Amino acid sequence: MPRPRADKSARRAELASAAALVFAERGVANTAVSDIVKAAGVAQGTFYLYFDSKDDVILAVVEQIADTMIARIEAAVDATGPSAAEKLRGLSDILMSFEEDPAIVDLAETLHTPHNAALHDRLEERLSPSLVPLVERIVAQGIAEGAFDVPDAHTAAWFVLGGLRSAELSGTGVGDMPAQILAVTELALRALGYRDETQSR
Amino acid sequence: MPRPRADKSARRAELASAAALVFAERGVANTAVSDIVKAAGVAQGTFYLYFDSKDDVILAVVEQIADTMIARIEAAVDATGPSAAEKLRGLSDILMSFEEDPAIVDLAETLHTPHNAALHDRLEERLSPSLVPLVERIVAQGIAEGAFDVPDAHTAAWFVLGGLRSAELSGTGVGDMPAQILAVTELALRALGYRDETQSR
Amino acid sequence: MPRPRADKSARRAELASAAALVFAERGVANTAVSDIVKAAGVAQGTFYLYFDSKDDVILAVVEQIADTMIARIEAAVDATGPSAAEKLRGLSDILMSFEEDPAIVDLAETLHTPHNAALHDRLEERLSPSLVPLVERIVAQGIAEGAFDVPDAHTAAWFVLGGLRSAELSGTGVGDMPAQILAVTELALRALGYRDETQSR
Amino acid sequence: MPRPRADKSARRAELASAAALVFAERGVANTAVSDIVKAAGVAQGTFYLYFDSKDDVILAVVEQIADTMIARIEAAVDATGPSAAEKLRGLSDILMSFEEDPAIVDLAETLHTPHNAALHDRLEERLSPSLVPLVERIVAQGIAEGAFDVPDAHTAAWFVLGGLRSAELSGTGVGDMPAQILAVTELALRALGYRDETQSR
DNA sequence: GATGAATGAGCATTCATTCAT
DNA sequence: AATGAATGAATGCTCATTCAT
Repeated sequence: MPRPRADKSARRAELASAAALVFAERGVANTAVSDIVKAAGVAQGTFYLYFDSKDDVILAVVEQIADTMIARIEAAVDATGPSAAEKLRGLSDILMSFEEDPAIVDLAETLHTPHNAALHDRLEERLSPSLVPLVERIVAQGIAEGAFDVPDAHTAAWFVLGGLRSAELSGTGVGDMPAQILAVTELALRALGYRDETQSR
Repeated sequence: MPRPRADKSARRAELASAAALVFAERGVANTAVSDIVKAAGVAQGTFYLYFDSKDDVILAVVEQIADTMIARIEAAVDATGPSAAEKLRGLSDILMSFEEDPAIVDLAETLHTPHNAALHDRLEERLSPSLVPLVERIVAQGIAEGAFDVPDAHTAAWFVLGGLRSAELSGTGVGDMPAQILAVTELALRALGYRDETQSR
Repeated sequence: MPRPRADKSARRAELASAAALVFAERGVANTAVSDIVKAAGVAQGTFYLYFDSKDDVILAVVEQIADTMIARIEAAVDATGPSAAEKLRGLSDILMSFEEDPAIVDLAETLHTPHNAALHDRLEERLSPSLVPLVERIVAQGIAEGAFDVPDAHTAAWFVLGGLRSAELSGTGVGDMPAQILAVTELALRALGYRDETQSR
Repeated sequence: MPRPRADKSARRAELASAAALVFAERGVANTAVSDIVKAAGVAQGTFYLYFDSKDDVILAVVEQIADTMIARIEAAVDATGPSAAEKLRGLSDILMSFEEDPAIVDLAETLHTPHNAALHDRLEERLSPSLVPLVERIVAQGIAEGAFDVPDAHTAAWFVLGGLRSAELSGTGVGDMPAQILAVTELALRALGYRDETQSR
């Protein structure tokens, strides 16, 4: 009853996706490898053909999500045309709304439940090193444009990112998210010493 | 060899402290109840006299730490005399340096290792709801003093807190912490629309 | 449903005995820890209260058997009265007949089946270091009595022991054991240069 | 990448040799079929084209070694010219020194480590039935020559063989092997009632 | 013949929890 | 209150074997 399948990395991705789903439902710690293989419809042994261990699949799931997020943000940051301020606004949009990509939403929704803390934390760890340089680039652009004014772009990037991200948790409900985002982004711009040319005159 | 002890809650606290130590050393997930009782010098069964489950002790540890932190910060915030800006500076000092309380330092040091992510996350969850109102109070005071200027104190509190906390992780090494703190605090003040009366004139 | 039991080492011995029985039946490699605990009537976890691992219980079983054998042989060798030749004859008796101790017989019978090779080998390893000195003592006594004549007692002990033991396997059936033993012992005595005072005259 | 090869039995031998090497390194029990095929450079399925099971290859390895040993000894025993005593001396030489055939030496070296006990034991089992008749032939020749004197050649053969073999393990180090061999062989000759015609007169 | 992906039963070990003493 | 022996379900992982290609 073996069913040979597609190329190795595609299969690995399939399994990781199945794992992501189960992780979202039951939490990482409460998910047994047997749960994952059941969800993926493969035998227990097959799992170990593609992952060295349970930890390995956790990492793979995190990478899968992080890569998607980073790719999207990178595209926004690297766009030519928008000003630094506009890009920052775009960034916070992306950061706080993953509601479009159905592949991630399942996880994102449950990422904040207590029992998924581990996954959430690993995601942050993976994300930050990639995100900070992106924000730094925005800050640098802003400085070049004369719109931002900070002594140290690196520290500023950390601060702004942290602030933006903490807004994830601040909203009381879900409905007032957009307003929240706007407010937070304006705070971030202020921290960066933003001086809107059109308004300040 | 039963060793009759002090009142129930004192014993509970003792056990929680022992647990905190072991958690710091081995990580929460890798710590068995048997490790905790060994460290505490009591029998396995005794543990369940004071805690309903392993999860229960995790919560207790988190509470213990959080309570200590909050108490200290509360004292700083409630002081009369210092201006809002000064209090904010004091807050970031406290937030980033736990090096004085030896009871916490062990944990704090290892809280950022990957395998303690769970504990760290729970601590954040517990801390934020308590911390945000405190920061809000500072912001409110600042507004009253005419030094701060933000439309929504609550959102501002979240943002500032998030930014401050993300600085925990930003520093390259350990030595440049003080400078880091200063820089970040100034960014926070800027986000709050800080206008230093003495300097701005 | 816990049933507290006798002192620790007694319990350990009980479990080892149960293990010995199952090992004899199914072979060491084909015996799962679950088989042992089933035979012993305890829970799986209980096993690990008394043994560190499956290997640990194998060793314990071997030790249990070896200790019994060695004790019996030691008693025979240390007896005062019998001549060296008589002791050697007694030794081969003991070596080849364990049919009296019902605790061992079960194992001894099946120790030579192919799938118990591992256990048999470990037993030999454990036995030889203890047995050789005993035989050496007999040889030394014989030399002192003027009945034996060998250049090196140590080598002679090894040789005689090896020869005696290989007779375990030589017999065609079981019935002719006694004759076999006699014949082999006489060969051993010859190898030791035995000179029977009464007969040689 | 199919690699068409020579006739079936040659391929089988190749695989068995590869297995022998891995067995020597990791021990039989710790060797997976996957280890063998990796070492042989073939696919997992190919293994089952030449062996029915893992046990089958173990047997094949043992046979391969045993056959080599027996062939060599047989040649020595069947030689015409040497006396029985000389042949016995030759036998013990061969038994204790496999250092010339590099194909076997790897295994022989590690055959005595605890985790290769299983293989060692199976080898003995396979060897003894073939070896005993050979030794019996030597003994018979010796009796015919009037040099040996034993009532039962069969039993004597077992005894001598057992004694010789136990010397494998007796030597303290490695350097004194030759002397060891000599001493043991003389003991064997004595057991056989050897009467050197040239010396005894 | 050869391949190697897939299988899934099997296993050693851990550990939170209970409860008779 | 305190003990710690006993529990047994749960889990991550291995590996001999099969079979579609």
